[in-house]
Amino acid sequence: MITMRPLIHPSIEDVTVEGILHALADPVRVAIYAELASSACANICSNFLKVSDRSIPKSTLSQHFRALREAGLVRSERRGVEMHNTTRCDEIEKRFPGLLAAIMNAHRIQSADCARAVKRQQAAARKQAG
Amino acid sequence: MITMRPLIHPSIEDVTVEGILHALADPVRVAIYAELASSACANICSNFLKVSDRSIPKSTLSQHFRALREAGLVRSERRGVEMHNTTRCDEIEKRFPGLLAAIMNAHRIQSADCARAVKRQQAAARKQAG
DNA sequence: CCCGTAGTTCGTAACTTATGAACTATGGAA
DNA sequence: TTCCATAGTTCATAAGTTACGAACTACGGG
Repeated sequence: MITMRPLIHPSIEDVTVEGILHALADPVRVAIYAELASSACANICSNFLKVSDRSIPKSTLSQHFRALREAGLVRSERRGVEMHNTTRCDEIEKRFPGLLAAIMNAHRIQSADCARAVKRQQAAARKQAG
Repeated sequence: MITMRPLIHPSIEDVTVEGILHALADPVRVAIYAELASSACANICSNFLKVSDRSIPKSTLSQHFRALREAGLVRSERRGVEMHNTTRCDEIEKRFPGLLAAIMNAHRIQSADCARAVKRQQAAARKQAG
């Protein structure tokens, strides 16, 4: 019987910029991180089996959470059968002031741009059709 | 005879946060980017055959420049036999305000921390030896 | 004690990255 | 011109990373 290895949470001094950037360079992971950061409450993994209309296999999801955890971005805690995840944004803000805010802000800008582009496309399609 | 493909520079609207984070998640690439950003003048690739005391094979270096270019972070221009590289930080600053500044700042903080750690280690080693 | 739910691990297939060898491109000297 | 040197690129492949299904662990509740 193979026992499960304990969850790894780097101490804040061991958190690296490269690690953070790499973790947040993945669209699924930023989406998860953004959701965790925006909802004040802790959030369980299985809430993310669907992310931006795409369904994620749970083994993949588990790896994504591991990546976020080991980059130092989230803290995961077992509570019964579930895992409660919270961001470590306060700690990271102390170590790298403004970093996460700038990244999340850039993401909001990009999503807004993208939404606009989709609307434009839809309008063009309607015009062509009608 | 296989002709060389032209250099690809995405237009600023096509630059993505993921792309930027991915490009800057690599230690060699941030080091290059930081150097390009700090020196006001354009800089040729072969200046970076050594990066933070590590020597980089030139094929690898070429790929790193391609990654920076295609992420929209730098603009490369052939001048005779050399390639002149400049950052596109003004454009990116307009699209994603504060993003690059925060990332580069975080990097400076991390490097400073690292330098301190090395000094501490050296001091400890001297103490043990003497 | 067994079952169901929530996550993890493992094996493997698919993708990415690093690098040496061979190439292109350009400028200058003979 | 032709040849050479220098600066980068491309290509093949080896090494590393990521995705995901199947089988597992862990916990809580009948």
